[in-house]
Amino acid sequence: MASTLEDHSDPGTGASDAGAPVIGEGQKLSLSLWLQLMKCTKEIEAGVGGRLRKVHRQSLARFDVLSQLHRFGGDWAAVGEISSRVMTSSGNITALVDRMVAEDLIERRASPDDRRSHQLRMTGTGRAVFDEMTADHARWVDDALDGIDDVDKQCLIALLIDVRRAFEETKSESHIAQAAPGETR
Amino acid sequence: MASTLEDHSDPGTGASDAGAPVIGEGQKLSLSLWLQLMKCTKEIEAGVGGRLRKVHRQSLARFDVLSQLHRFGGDWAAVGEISSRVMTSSGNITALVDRMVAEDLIERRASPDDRRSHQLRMTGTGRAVFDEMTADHARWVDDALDGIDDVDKQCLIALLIDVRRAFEETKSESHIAQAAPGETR
DNA sequence: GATATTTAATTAATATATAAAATATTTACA
DNA sequence: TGTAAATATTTTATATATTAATTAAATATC
Repeated sequence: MASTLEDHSDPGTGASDAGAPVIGEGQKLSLSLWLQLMKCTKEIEAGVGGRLRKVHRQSLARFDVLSQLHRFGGDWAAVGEISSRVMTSSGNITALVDRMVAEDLIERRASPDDRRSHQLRMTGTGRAVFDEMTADHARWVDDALDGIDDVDKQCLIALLIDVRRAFEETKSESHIAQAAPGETR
Repeated sequence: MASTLEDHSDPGTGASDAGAPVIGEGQKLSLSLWLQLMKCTKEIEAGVGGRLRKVHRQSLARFDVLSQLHRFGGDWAAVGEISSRVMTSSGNITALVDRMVAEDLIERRASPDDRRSHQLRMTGTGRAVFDEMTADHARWVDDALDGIDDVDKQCLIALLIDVRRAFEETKSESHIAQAAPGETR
């Protein structure tokens, strides 16, 4: 999926826009940036994700889970540890894990320490599939960004990290303020 | 959902990584950029999308459809016209439209010109909901990007447009070459 | 030590995404 | 004209996402 929303600063035909929503000048720049961020990510995601599905019969979500498990070497990792890192809801991870277990990509066991907790680990098959996916994924992403030179890439990385930090600060502020800005209308 | 994948350049613990997948130096920068792009988009998307769901009981996908219909003023627009712009598969748009019609946000009719084609239009209710969502959406996005100054925003926009253009060129090249690079292993 | 709260994960209900196949209609062309 | 190809959408099957409710176990508190 690649969502586009729309650049509301342009009322389109100009006709029948008497009651068009009013957007402040200062918000337009932010909206344009958000629009480009979405389009860029979704387009590449569709390309890389589509290839991953076609060539390896796996989704980006599964690759993500395997990537996180990879960081634990051969050790068991708690389900919550993984689900928080891939930032998918805990309610979602269960079915995803079920399917991956059914395909023998990962295995699940009850935690020996905490009986509420379950743990995950890659199987040999999962490791093999992951290695193949990793190589293709890296090549495809590099291909996708082929025309961009290294300085621009580094510039983008730095700016995107700034954006994330700014967003995190906004979130924690609105959390302190209790009434999140926007709901107060 | 905010996917993270993983920065494969860091083998984690360093233990049991004998058979770790090999990734070229040149690919690391691209992967890092892709990682930041994903994280940034998904985190903001989760924030803004979550609020949209909570406050307006609507998804970003629905807002996207309404945004595209908005561009047509009060006129009817072909389903294909909308589905291509929101870049969701045609198979997906049907159910989405069904639900939106059921909630009286949009209406659907057979095209008078082409009997294969159906057309969509916002209802009065849809327009009202859209206007409310638009105002909140613009404010939330602007809040999310609050700490970034305008020059950086403009820089980011320009770079992201470059990335998309580069990606489009890659796609058309590999299309000409028929055998997409990566499948040949 | 009994009870309340928190935490971890699953289950349930539903929305949204994909790909592939089916249907209907229009267009192209021999 | 008749038939093949292309187009627009829907249908079907399945995967992945969200939230809310449930279950079970650990932790905190009195």
